[in-house]
Amino acid sequence: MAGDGETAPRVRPLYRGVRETLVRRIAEGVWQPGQALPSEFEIAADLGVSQGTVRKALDELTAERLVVRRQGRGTYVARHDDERILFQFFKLIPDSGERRFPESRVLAVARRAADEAAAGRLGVAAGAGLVEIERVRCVGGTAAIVERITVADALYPGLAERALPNNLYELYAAEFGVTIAAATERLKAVAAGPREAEHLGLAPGTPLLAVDRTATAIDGRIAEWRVSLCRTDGLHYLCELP
Amino acid sequence: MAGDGETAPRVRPLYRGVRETLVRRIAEGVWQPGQALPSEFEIAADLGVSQGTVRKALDELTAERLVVRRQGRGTYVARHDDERILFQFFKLIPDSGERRFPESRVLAVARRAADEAAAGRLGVAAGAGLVEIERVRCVGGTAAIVERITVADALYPGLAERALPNNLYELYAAEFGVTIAAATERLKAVAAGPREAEHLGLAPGTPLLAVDRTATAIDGRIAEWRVSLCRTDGLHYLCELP
DNA sequence: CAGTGGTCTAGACCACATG
DNA sequence: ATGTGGTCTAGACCACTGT
Repeated sequence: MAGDGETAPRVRPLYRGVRETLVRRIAEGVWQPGQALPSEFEIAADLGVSQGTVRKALDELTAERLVVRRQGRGTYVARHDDERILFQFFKLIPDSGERRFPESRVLAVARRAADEAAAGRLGVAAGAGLVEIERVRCVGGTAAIVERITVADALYPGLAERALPNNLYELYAAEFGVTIAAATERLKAVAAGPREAEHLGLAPGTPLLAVDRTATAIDGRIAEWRVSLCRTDGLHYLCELP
Repeated sequence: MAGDGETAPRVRPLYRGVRETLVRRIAEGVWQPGQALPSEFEIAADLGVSQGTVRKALDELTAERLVVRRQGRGTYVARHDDERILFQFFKLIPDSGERRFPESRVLAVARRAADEAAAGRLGVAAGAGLVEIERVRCVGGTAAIVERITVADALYPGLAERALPNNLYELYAAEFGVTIAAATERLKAVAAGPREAEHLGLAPGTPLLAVDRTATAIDGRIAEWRVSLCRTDGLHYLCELP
């Protein structure tokens, strides 16, 4: 059943619509991170399509790391646990040895109004309220990263007054319903200024890797702007070109 | 803790075998880059599986960019034309403006025996014959990259005596049957030495982005080792985290 | 028009996890 | 035993491309 012929003109495949519906429900929190979605057949019956069409939509969501499927168990909304962050968003790896989740020490949290640069990066109006977080991160016991994180106040009300955990993306998802889905990083090599040099215990002028990231939530909004200055002695940034 | 790596499935899906067969035939040159594969039904009949199974295998090859499918036309072996190289393998982008394919000027071509470092990177025995290419690349008219390319002599017989085009991967594929399928890049920030500084017209000590790439052919062999030193004023390295 | 890939459906069976 | 996702098949129709 599920007549496919005489309905309205279909420019978009059916499974794309199913995918959008599922994404919307996840974004709205109908199914929370870590919870199971209904089975393929239940979703299919609910939406009036066949199970194969639901599977195709779920295959896409799996590829986008939005859900995790386990044979015999079910389909679960992906969580921003440390391991996922480590593999999807943290690309700075020790030259030899395992990836490790970096420790963080917050230097400062401040609220300010968006200037042109920040407004452009975050997709907000100039003058909008921002929160800026500065912190130092350690990999394997040595200070390796100095970073500044900038977010729109409106997305995370009260963030500036909170205690900030190591894994911010988990906080965004759990407390503010903002699920980071993807990011774009732009890298440059720069010379350490006196401030970075002091925090990292390096001579000023030492080459650092500057990573400029904008992160996007599953609803498409820009959810964070982050600039990280990283030492790369004993560490490197890993990028796979598939 | 530490979710252990999942072992290989006990039974290999049929479409995986179809995929391997197709990859093997492409690697052997049964179908040349740019040429069309047989239709899904022909492949299915040939291999004794259903068309849906062939489709699943071809979907994977499409995702890996090994083939290109065009509705109504057919399925084609992907070519290493400039555009594909530009988007898949060249990540250094002008800060504002279009991606452009860089011009190359070869500085030197030399043959030497593999030391420990090169042997480890290329997966050959120490002492094996190598070819080393050094060149300068220009993006938008200004010298931006100094790079050294190292390959095993055995894979590309006579390479050192050839004229070297801008797009080496196309040469590898067309003349030596080596199709680059993927690469891993490791990035560090380093200070320009006197040699790089001169070629790029910069002061020694200027921070440069060091990109250390190993490229893998579709048969899994390591096909190239390349170290590129890049200026990042007006340029940046773009990395999407999906 | 015929041939191609793209979508959608329906049903069967398998592998895995849980009770 | 039951329910889940994973694989495989078979067939139908649609959309696009070329002749």
